[in-house]
Amino acid sequence: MPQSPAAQAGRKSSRIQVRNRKRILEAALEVFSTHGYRGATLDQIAAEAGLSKPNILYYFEGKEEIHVTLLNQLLDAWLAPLRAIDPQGEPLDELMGYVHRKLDMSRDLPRESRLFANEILQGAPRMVPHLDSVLKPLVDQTAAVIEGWCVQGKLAPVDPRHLLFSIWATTQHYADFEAQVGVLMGEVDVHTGAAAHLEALFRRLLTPGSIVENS
Amino acid sequence: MPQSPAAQAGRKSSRIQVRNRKRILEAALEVFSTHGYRGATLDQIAAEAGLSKPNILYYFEGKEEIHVTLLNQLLDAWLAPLRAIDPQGEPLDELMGYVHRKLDMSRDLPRESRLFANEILQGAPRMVPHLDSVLKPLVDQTAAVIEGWCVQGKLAPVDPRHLLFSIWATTQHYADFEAQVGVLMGEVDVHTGAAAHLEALFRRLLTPGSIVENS
DNA sequence: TCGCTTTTTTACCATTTGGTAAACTTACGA
DNA sequence: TCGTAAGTTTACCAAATGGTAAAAAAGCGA
Repeated sequence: MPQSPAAQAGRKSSRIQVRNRKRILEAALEVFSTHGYRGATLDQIAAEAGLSKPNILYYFEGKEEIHVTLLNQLLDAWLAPLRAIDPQGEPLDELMGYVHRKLDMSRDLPRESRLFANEILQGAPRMVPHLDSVLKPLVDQTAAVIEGWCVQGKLAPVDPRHLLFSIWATTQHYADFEAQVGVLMGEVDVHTGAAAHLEALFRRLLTPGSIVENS
Repeated sequence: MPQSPAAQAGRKSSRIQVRNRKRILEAALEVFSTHGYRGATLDQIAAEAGLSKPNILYYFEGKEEIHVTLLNQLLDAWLAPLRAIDPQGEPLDELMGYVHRKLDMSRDLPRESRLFANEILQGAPRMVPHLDSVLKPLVDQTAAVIEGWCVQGKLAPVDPRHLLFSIWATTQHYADFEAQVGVLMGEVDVHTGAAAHLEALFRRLLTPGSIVENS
C-alpha cells in the first residue's frame, strides 16, 4: 500500500531512488549553504536538482527533512579529520596535520562549511541533539588525548577545547567569510598564505619551550 | 505634503521619531541576528518593538532598509577597536589589546557579531559596497602599520591580513558559534579561559625571537 | 505484451509575508 | 481651544511558499 519512499524505513531503494535522492541533496547543499534554511525555497532546490517540487516531496517528507538529512549526513565527513588524529602519533605532527587538513577542507568544501555555520549561528535548532551525541563525545575524547600530551611535556600547556575552537575558527573563516576575505585580499592566492600563517600560529603555540629574543 | 519620515532626508526628526526608530532598530537587531535576513519577519520585529507592522513601515521604507541601516550603523562600532590601534604605541601591547577588546565585544555584543556573520556568510549582498569603501581602506592602513612594525623587528614577521583574519575568527567564534561552544563547554566560564588561550596564542606568534626547548 | 508498481506531472490549496490605503487618534503650536 | 500635522490602527492585497490529491506516465518482472 505505501507508495512513497519518503519514509525510507528499511526497504531497499531502487536505482532511480538512489540517483534522485543524491541529486536533491546536492542541490539542497548548494541552496541551503547560500541562503540559509529559511532563505532557501523548495522551488530553488527543485530547479537546481532538475526535478519538480512535488517530485522532491515524493522523496523527502518536507523541507526540514532534507535539511536535517543533509546536516547529519555531512557531519561525519566534517569530523573525519578530527577522528584521524592518532593518539600514538607525534603530538605536534598530529595537530599540525589536523590544522592543514581542516584548511584544505575549507577550500575544497566551502558549501559544507557554510551550511554548518548557518545552522550553528542560528542556535543549531535542528542539530543540538546530534552535536550532543556525536560531536561532544569525540571532542571529549580528543581533549583527553591532547591533555595527556601536555602532561607528558610533548606539547606546550594548552586548553584542549579552546585550542580546537581556534583551529576551527581560523580554518573555517576562509570558507565562511569568503566574501569578506575576497574584498580584502583581491586576487591573491589566499590558501597558500593562509597555510603559512596558520602553520606559524599553531606551531609557535604548541611547541614546548620558551621564546628567546634574538639580539 | 510628505507625511512619512521614512525618507529621512535632511529634515529634523521629532522626539517620537528618534525614540521609535531606536526601538525598531533594537528589535531588528534582535530578530535579524537570530534568524538572518530572510528568516526574520516584519511581524516579529514589530512585536519585539511593541509597534504595529504598518507603523514600522511608517518609519522605514521596507524590510531591506531596516537591515541596511542597522548594518551600516553598526559597522562603525564594530571597527572601533581596529581604529584604536595606535601606530605610535608598543606593537605587542597594541595588538594584544586589540585581541582582548575584540574578545570583550564578542561577549558584550554577540548579536552584532551574529548579524555581520549572517550577512557575510550569504555573500554580503547588502554590504559589499560598504565593506569596500569603509573596511578595506582601514584594513589596508592597519596592515601597513603592522608591516612596518615587522620590518622594524618589533614583531615577529607575519602577514598582517592573515593575522587580522585570525584575530577576527578566534574572537568572534565565541559569539557566532555560541551554540556549539555551549554544548562542548557546559557551564564553565568560557570568557576567562578564552582570554588566557588567545593571550598565549597571539603573544607567542607575535613575540620576536625563536622558541628554545627547555630540557 | 500484460499488469502492477514506481515515478512524475498537473492542478490546486492554505498560510505566511511584505506592503498599502485610508480612516482614526494624538501631539502641539498659535 | 482649536486646527493642522504627526503618528497609529484597521482592514486589506498580491505574491511567494510549503505542501497535497489525484491523474498520467514510465519501469519492469512474468
